[in-house]
Formats: sequence, structure tokens, C-alpha cells
Amino acid sequence: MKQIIRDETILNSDLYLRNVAVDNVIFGYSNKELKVLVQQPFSLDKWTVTGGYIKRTETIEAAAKRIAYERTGLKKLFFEQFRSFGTPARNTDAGFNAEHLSKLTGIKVPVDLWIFDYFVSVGFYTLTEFSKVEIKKGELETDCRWWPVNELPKMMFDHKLIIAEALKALRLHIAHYPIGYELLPEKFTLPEIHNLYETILGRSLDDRNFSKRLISAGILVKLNEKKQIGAHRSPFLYKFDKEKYDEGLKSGVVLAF
Amino acid sequence: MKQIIRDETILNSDLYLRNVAVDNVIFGYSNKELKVLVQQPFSLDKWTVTGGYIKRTETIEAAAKRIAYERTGLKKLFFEQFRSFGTPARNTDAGFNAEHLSKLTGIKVPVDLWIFDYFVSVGFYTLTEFSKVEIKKGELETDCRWWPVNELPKMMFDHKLIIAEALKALRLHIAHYPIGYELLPEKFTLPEIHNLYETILGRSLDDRNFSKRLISAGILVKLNEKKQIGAHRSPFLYKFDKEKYDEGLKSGVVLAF
DNA sequence: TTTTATTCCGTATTTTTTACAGAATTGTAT
DNA sequence: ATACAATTCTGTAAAAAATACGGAATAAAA
Repeated sequence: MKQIIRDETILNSDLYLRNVAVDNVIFGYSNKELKVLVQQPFSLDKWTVTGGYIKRTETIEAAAKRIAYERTGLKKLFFEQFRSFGTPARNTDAGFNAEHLSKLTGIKVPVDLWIFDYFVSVGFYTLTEFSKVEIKKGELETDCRWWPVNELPKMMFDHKLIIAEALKALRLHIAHYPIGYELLPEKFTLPEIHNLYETILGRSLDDRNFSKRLISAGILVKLNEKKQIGAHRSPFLYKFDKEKYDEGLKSGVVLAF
Repeated sequence: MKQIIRDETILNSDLYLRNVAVDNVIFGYSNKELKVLVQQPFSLDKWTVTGGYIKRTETIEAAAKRIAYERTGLKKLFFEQFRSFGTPARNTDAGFNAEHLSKLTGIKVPVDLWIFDYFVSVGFYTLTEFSKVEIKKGELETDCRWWPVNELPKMMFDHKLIIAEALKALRLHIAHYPIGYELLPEKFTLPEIHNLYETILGRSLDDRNFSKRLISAGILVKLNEKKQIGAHRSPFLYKFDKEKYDEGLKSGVVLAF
């Protein structure tokens, strides 16, 4: 953002599209909690999901991917478009204005700078394994970190709605396609994936029926190893049968929780 | 479009958003066929779905509604966003350029006019009863009419993809929510609605099981009238129980075909 | 009057989903 | 060493849902 403002070319919106941007809700799973990567821009007391402008040379998907990469350092992420948001006032919020930005950057920011316009936002969500992510915050952001999806801080703009809609889309997705490849380590136990599903859906799932379905769908492979770390009885490790998993992603309607 | 080009204000994009627009795939049902309202712009040999630019004062949903109204004359339509399209080259197609537009309108159109930019398009689809629609074509269009979804003419830009995705979304929708209120006359027969569902889904559905489900879901009300027009045995007329229908639209997961 | 097209209805079978409890293992506490 | 507590793991019966399927009644057309 700093360089966006410094660069006169970009002040004229030659590099980026006007009035349209992407927001990417990055979900991570850790410690039996579903978390969202949110950032605190401009020394304000509110937070936003990750997002950014679209280059004139890239697709909206590439923009979403690039933005996720900038924050997480990861390139191969699962991500999906869920809906777009377009309401004239959605880009206005206390503190997001020329005066505040000028004070913050020391650069004279025009009141009618394009970034203060009405922006239509194309929403994506991303799934990623928590442990792999090395958060890199943007220059103008005070903070960038994981936040439990159920205990979000005050969100800027309409980003509370955006997260809610992303979660809704994720829960719909989980009923029709396999999920978890991007959220779990390569080898995992049945209780681990069971808990992941319960966490995303926000309700409990019978453990017997759960494993029956996953195994009968054939997307899980039982390994001849046990996870020794766990307390008490040591659980067997599993991994995904990536072929069947990908096939399920394509043709869909594999599971229905 | 003609007035868009004549109006200097709009040449400067003061009224409309830049780089983002809506496309609205209008579905109609008639004669046992699912049709799409498509238009032929600029005296070209290709067709487009209905679409247009977004005013700076309106939501994307309002824009989609307005555009549907302009073409159909109808205000209360069912419509739903399904996905957005954003690829740098998607707005380029033979004939859609300044030279052709200048010739067509007699007005000098700048080569770099904003409408030739990379546009991200927010896709909606609309369902409407065929018979109510009075098509009003735009000033710059040569033609605007219904076309069977299975025998589409050559489509401009990425509009073939847009229609395919809209249809996919509609078929997904039909499995989770009631449908038909906007596509059928107020009173209709079981064979009529049965055929509608078969047409949209593109496959046959057992008639006994079909009516069982719809009736047990409670969204159909049998009337004490028969449709006399039909040949042979005259079928009973039904109408929707609008309350249950709307409830089904909200809470979803009513039927699964 | 016969033929033909169309509406309309019910039941048996299969498949899927759901509900549910207790034994085995291993760490922890006494 | 023993008892206890926490955790993994498995199978079956009941209920619900989806599917398959044929023939009688009606009314127009021949």
C-alpha cells in the first residue's frame, strides 16, 4: 500500500483495475479451532480480511493467489470463489480516508483517490495448513494474525459479513467434496480429521459413522504406523488417497454431513 | 449504449463503475424447452447474454435487476448471483472495438474508451415466466430474443461459459430449493411442472416419485379445477403454497433430485 | 365403436442414514 | 504394583429415504 501511494503511475490506476478488488478469507486450522488470517490496517482499531487490488494483466484468481502468497508465503493453496459483494457504501469506514492516510504516510493523499471509491469485491476463501504459514504483514498494517472464527475482533467495512459468507460456503462445500488436504499434515489420525470436520461444521459428528463414510468413500489410506506422541492408546496414522481425493473434488457429491 | 456514448459525462465514467459490470443470464421456459434471452449487439454475428454497467449509486443486485427490467419489463424476478468472471482478455472479441462502434453510431469513439477495458463481470441468473416477458431490445442491438439453451448461436466474449456456469448453478439450486414459481403460470398441472424439472435437469424423473416428493414437501396445493384444454384425460390444476415455498427458499434442503 | 394418448395412483425392494455401547490400550495417579 | 482415567476403535439393528415398477381411468381421435 505504501508503494501504491508513492507510485504516481498507480495513483492513476494504470496498474490496477478500478472499482473492483478481491478479498480472500484465509482459513487455518489449529488447536481444535478454525481460524481466519486477519490484518489490522492503518493503525486503526478494526481488522480486515486479506485482500487487494487486481492487476490489469492478471485474472481474479491469480490476484487472489498472489495476495494469499504475499501474506502466507505459500503458493499451492486450495482456494475458491464464493460470491461478490457490491454495495455503494461498503468501502467506507471511519479512519479509511485521505486525511488519516496522509498523516500515516507523510504523503499528501488526494481526497478523491481511486482507492476510496465504491469497490465491488470478489470474495475467495483459502484453506491452508496452519503450521506452514509464515505470516508476512503488509507495510501499512499494524498487525496480521490468526483469529478464531468464533471470536473475531471488530471488523472493518463489511468484512464480518464476508467471513460469515465464506464460512457458509465452506460448510456447503464440505458436504459435497472432500476437504482437509490443505488443512492437515500429510499423516494424520482419525480423531484429528474427525475433529477438523466437527470444527468446521460447528457440530458433533458420530465418530463411528464418520470414519465409516470416509473409509468407504475410499479417500483415506490406513498406514502401518501409529502416532506415538498421543496420550493413552496410540492412534493409527492415515493419509489421503490423493487420486480418489482429487476425483472427488472434480465429480463431487462424495459425502454428505 | 447509444446514450452512453453520446453523454460526455459517461464517457468519463462518472455515472458507472470502471472495470466491473454485471451479466445476467435470463432463463425462460416454454414449449418444453429451457431458453435464454440473448441479444445481438452492434450488428455483429455473435450474441451476448443481457448485461450492463453498474451505476455508482446502486448495488450489484440492483444493477442486475435494472438490466433485467430493461429487457423484460418485469420487476419482480427471481435472480441469484452465481459467480464472477475475471480474465484480462475476456472483454475482447472481433468487432467490439472503437472503429466498428464509430461506424455504427457516427460518433468518434476513442480507441481507449473505458468500455474496452478489462472488465470483471459479476454473473447473475434470472428465472422468469416466458409468457409475461415483452422483450425490449437495446438501441444498439440488432436483435434480442429467446434461444434454446441447447442450441445457442455463436456467443461473444466468454458468454458461452457464462451460460454454462449459470445452468450448472441453476441445477445445483434446484436440488436444494423449490423452483418454478417464476417459470410457470399461477395455475399449472402436474405434468407441466414435472416437465419443467426434467427440462432444467436434462434428464427424466419418475413421475410417481416426483409428485410424491413435491406433495409430501407440502409446497403444492391441489385445486378443484381441471385444465380442460388438454387432449385426452384432463389434468388437475395445482398452485404453489407460497408460504411453504418461501420457507423452503430460505431454509433450503427441501428436495433432492 | 375402437384405438390411442394421457393422467393418475400404490406398494415392495433396496439403499442410505442414523442411533447406539462396550472392549482394548496405555498413560497417570496412588 | 495396582487401580484408575483417558483415549482409540469397532459392529449391528432400526428407521428413513430413494428407487423401481404396472395398470386402470379418462377423453380425444380415428
